[in-house]
Amino acid sequence: MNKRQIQKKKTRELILQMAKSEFVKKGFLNTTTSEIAEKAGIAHGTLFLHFKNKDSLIVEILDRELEEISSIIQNLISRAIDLEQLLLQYLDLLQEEEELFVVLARELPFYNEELRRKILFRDSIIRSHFHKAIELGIKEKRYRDVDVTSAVMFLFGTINYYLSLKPIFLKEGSVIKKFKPSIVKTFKQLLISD
Amino acid sequence: MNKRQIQKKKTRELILQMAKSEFVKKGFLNTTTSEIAEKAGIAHGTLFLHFKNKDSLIVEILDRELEEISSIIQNLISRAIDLEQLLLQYLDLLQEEEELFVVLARELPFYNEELRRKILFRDSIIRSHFHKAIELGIKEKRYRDVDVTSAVMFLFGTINYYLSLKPIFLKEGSVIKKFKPSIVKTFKQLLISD
DNA sequence: TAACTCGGTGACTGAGTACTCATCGAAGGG
DNA sequence: CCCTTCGATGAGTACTCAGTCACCGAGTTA
Repeated sequence: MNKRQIQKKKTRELILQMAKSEFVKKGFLNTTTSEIAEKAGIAHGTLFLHFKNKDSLIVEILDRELEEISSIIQNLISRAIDLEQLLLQYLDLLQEEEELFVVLARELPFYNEELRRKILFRDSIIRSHFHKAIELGIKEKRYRDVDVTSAVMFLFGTINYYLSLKPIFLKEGSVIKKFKPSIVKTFKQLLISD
Repeated sequence: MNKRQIQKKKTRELILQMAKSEFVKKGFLNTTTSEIAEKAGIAHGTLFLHFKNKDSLIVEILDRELEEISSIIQNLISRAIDLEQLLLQYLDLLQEEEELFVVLARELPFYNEELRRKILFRDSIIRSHFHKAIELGIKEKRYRDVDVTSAVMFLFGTINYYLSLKPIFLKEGSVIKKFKPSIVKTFKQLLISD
């Protein structure tokens, strides 16, 4: 790579980096392309040399993030731990990138078809692992005979709810951290008879 | 009232009516004041003679709606039916005004402090009734010894999730209607041991 | 009937925002 | 060393909105 190519790549990475940090802070919908350019210390127009439009910038950032998180989850699952451990570690993961997931939980319904589909596709993979783990538990008589799909919806719906309304549940800190014990406990109660 | 006053009131009601129908169709955030004016067959500026700004129009509409729904719920509760009946009837109510609740579920995190507080205040009243009903059930040994607050969050979180992502769960029709049986069944399973 | 009141009008303003393009100047190539 | 290439620039464009204001004319009052 010559100087030009190196500089071009550097600028592109800088945009992605600054865009992510702004998106996470203020949401995708409320971040302007000018702000990103300013934070990255480049001209507004430069952003559009590197990305066709604001949407494709969002798509690239989310693709990267979700790809990474997906692979971590795949790892967790392949280590064949039990459902409770899986849930705990999944919640740890959400907690680590909580700001991002808060934005996703809130804004997902407003994204365009393509972006929503991508996000929900990743989501559905994760969901399916929980689904299988619960099914297995039922087969082995460790869990009660619940409607698995519905149980998974309860779990993901509740987590999503806490994330999207985070500021209502606490002034500062992590919602996931705060409610992790009660989420895990209640979900276990749903699956296990006393 | 003379002709002027009558006409003024008529115009105001027309605005409220058209605004509600547009809001329910497209969401509060995505409805413009010009669209409302157009639908109501009045000039754009006229809207601002009747309402200080767009926000106060939203507040008035939601206040009316939530007031009505709250009172219906209060009625249900005062008739001291059991929790399952309460839940079923609550879901019926959501189903009747589903379009409105879909918009609320999606947009709530984006409303200003005042509006969010108002909506959540009404919500918390409803929630508290479920809370009490569950607590009573636990006391009377009809329900398992669950974390009541957490159980209520599971219920409301899940319902909210179905509402906010409605188009993902079905092409047309009512999400609440479709998932009512599984929501009720799974929530009962959480509370009752087999 | 003349003067006044006031609800309604709609062109206009100003703020915001995604995206463009003529131009620049440093890097690369012959 | 000069000409070309191309990443970067930032003023400018086009558009969307909420909200304003000078003016109008039907209704009310004296």
